[in-house]
Amino acid sequence: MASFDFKTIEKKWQDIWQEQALGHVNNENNKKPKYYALVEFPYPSGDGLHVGHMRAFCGLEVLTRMKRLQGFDVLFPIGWDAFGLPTENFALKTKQHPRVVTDQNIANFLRQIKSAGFLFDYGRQVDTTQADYYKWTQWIFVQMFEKGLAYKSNTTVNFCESCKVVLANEDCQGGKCDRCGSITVQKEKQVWFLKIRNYAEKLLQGLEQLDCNSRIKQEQINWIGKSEGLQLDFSVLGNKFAVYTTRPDTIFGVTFCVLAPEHPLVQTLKQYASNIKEIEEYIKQCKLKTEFERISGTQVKTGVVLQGIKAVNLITNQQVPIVVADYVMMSYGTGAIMGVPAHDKRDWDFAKAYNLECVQVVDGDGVDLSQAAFDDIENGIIINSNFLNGMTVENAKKAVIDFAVSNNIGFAKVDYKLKDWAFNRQRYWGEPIPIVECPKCGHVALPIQQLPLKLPYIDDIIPPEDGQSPLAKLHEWVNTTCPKCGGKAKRETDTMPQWAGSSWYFLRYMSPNCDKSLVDSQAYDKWGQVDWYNGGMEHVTRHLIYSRFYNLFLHEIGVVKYAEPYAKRTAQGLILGEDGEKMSKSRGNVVSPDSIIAQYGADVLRLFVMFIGDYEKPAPWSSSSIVGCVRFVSRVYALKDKLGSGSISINATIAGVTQDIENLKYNTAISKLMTLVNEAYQSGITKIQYCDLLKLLYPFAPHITEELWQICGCDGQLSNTEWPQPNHGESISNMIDIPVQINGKVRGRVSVEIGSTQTQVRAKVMASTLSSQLTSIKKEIFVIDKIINFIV
RNA sequence: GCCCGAGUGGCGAAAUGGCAGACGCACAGGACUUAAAAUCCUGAGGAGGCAACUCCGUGCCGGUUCGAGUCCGGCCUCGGGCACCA
Repeated sequence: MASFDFKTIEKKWQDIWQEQALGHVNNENNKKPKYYALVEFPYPSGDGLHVGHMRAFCGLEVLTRMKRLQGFDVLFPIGWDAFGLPTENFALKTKQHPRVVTDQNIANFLRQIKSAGFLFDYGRQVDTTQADYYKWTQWIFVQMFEKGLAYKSNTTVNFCESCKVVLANEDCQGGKCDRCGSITVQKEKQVWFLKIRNYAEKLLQGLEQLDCNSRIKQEQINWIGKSEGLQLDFSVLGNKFAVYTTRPDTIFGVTFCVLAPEHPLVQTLKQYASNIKEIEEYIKQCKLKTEFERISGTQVKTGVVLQGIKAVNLITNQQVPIVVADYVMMSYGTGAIMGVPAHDKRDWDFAKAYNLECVQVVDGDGVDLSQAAFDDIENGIIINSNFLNGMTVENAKKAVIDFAVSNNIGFAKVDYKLKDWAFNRQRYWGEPIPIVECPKCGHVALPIQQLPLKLPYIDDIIPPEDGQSPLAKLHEWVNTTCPKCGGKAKRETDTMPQWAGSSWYFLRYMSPNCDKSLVDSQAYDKWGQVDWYNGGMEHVTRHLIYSRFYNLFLHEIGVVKYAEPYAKRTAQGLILGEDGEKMSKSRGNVVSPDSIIAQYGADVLRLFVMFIGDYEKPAPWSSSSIVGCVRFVSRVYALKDKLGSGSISINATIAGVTQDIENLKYNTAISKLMTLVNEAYQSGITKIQYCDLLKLLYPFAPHITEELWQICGCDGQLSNTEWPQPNHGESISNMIDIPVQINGKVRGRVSVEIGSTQTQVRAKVMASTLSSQLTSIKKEIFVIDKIINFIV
């Protein structure tokens, strides 16, 4: 299809770049300014890369190709996030060892990435499954353990019965397993947690430093879920229980209290209730429900009143009924709430269903208790509330908190939805947790001399039915000695979640072979923060939060200088299948880069994934539109025989393309180059201009531009030249066409000198044919170099 | 329910409040060719007119402005995130 042999050309330049180690950067050179560009390292699955990966990588590939020509010392690394369930499941299915599968997949990914001509620093590849890498993943865990940030606790956790693993909150959003999609259940288990919650506020504050779009910021803010309110005691039968509320101003509207079915106090209180059987039956029913049913069920509220028992509102001294209802979760707040049906939709639903009283305490415009009782009237005035009457909501909140504090029955509390990170998986293909359990000393971390704790190479990796890790079957490995007392002890047999290795990999790239520490301090001094991190939107509430948490911790213990790991974060849009649906094997709409490269070449693929649409928005693949890029490359190639004199200007293109690449506007950068080429066919192009064109196109289509640079007999190699500056060797036109409007509508245009005054432009207009329409001018609007508008 | 995005030709899409539809696909016409493909050139939002030109047009309804795809208010639709979070 193309007029040249792109296969030979692309192979030739890829070999040259590899031989020259063009993507290689060293830590010693400090003459040039540094630039650290990072793409999310891929999970090397058996399916290979799809064109979506290409788009994800290509954005920063284009940027870094430009940055190198601009004189930056560019770090642009790649690696492999290779532990995890998909590989393990694939290995089980095909009866291979995950190590073998992983190595095959990495080799295949590497082949694909190189065939696209990506200029990564291949000498810095990291692989999270290699012992010299996970040594430091384990080391970080040990540091957290020593600082009390890793703890084992017997709690209710999300569990996927199909994958046989405990899942973090982040891994089962919406009550479904992130890996297999089956509905998760709640199970009692011994689970390791990381206290990421301790960092909730820092994770929130750190977002202010992060340069990213509002969506990326907002999703993290929502996930952290900060709320400010009051934790307040109620009393019942000589006991106290605390509720958490963000609306203390509505305290006089409390008509009942709700305890979660799992609330420990329920076990005590039910003894005193006249309907103990009914309560026990209700709790039993709740346990049968899955988290999924509880959250997304019918939204019909169920519950049971503790008959004969009243709670005392310690602020109002009113007595209110207590109910047990599963619309209150044990896992948030205190597991107990005060019910204010007049000002909370859920309480309203429940009160209506159970005929509970409803008292309005905030007066607002148009409040209709029978219909919109649950509307929050944040700007209303407090009524029916004794000492709060007449206050604004804000003042009443403060007054109630003050009252609670001075009477020692409550305190202002900040709460977060973010939960501690459930950190172990009962599967083989992950980092072993470097902890032994000693009957005398309890949990003991392995000292650094014993790291890495290597993952035993075993053939039987089938997860046992008892919910244990396959490692539990290795008695020789499990039975060990306590590093502290030397007595008999057992190893922890669970492994870490896939997110562990990816939480700090950006640091390892700086000094991938350092065996003294996880990152060499001189290397860190050079590279510091990641300047620009691009990845998927789907990782914003997980990997991004996790890795920021890790970095905050490493900052705290003095390993890294910056609290925040990334200065700037962007997210590419998905490439959808040609049918407009998300690409997936089951839909059969996956496009492989291999076939596109074979048919059109890497340059065309790169151009097309950059041209397909707004980089941050999803775009459907189109097998017909790609020929536009094929033609474009061919036209650039054919132009080499048409060099001579020309009247085009390339200055605007140089400035525009440079700006567009820095602003994620790859599609318009390419369209500007296309426009320039079209003009060159019309008006001719000089060799100097053509060489600038090659430079501007080089980040997108490096192979063919290198070739053309050579064909044209230019000095050296294109990849070693400098990025073009506007105005060099070219006279700039000082004329500009500005539109002439009459009554706000464009009626013509005049050519004027840049910077012409209103008088000068008016004179031009009056000298044109438009003057006949301008007999009675009432008003004139003039914007320099932009427009002149006459109101007649 | 709450929080973000987004709605522009047949399609993918462009437009610091200043020529709407750049660029590309598909389409039509022409050149080249014995012919086709490829390539090159031209055309093209809709309606009307031989034409110069006129009117209408960026999801809907209002508003601000000399001027609105863009800003403001109110809706509708689609996509994404969170979610009995108290």
